[in-house]
Amino acid sequence: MATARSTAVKPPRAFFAREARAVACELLGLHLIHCDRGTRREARIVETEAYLGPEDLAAHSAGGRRTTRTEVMFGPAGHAYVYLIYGMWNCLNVVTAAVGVPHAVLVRALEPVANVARSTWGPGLATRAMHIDRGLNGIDLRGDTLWIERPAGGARPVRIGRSTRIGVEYAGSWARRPWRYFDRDSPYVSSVSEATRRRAGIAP
DNA sequence: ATTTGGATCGGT
DNA sequence: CCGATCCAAATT
Repeated sequence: MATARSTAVKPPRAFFAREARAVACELLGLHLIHCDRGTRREARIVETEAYLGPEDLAAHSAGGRRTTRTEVMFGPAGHAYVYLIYGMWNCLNVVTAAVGVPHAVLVRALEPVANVARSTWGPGLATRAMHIDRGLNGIDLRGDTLWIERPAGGARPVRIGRSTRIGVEYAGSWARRPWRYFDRDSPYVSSVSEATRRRAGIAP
């Protein structure tokens, strides 16, 4: 009998039920798949950011703010938190940590694998390319509509780069935490303007 | 009931 | 830097 090639596997719930920075690092290189009315869209995660409410003032759950929008962040890990930003962009997060601990990981950039029309340059375009919107808020990422898996054959090793998070200057000292993680070798990592880069203190 | 401003993006 | 575009949250 031929040796079985390793097949794709969905990480167990315990993978997600950890502190957000650990999950943010280890999501790099895993694949995101969306079965959208018969079309299977697949992309590799190459950039993430960790949000650690309630302490983290950059998180929507800062101060334990529990609202209609943030409710899913307080729920079980491995579910999707999708919200609309600036009236036109959807952002996808992976809920992490224990129930009641509102951590999440923002998926900031993806590398197309299958049925993804174009390169993606940031969290808003990533969801657009994957046809992900608020209708998927709260969905289980271990289900069969939108999920995360370790690709067949295993994810190749990732050289992880890190920087401060983008667009959270309002968060004071929390904005300086280096909780943005990316694949140093991927050309799909979101480009950041010089001005933003300087504001966020990101090395060129 | 009304106001505010945002975990973005692309064009100037 | 600026405008697009709209909703949830905060404020009155």
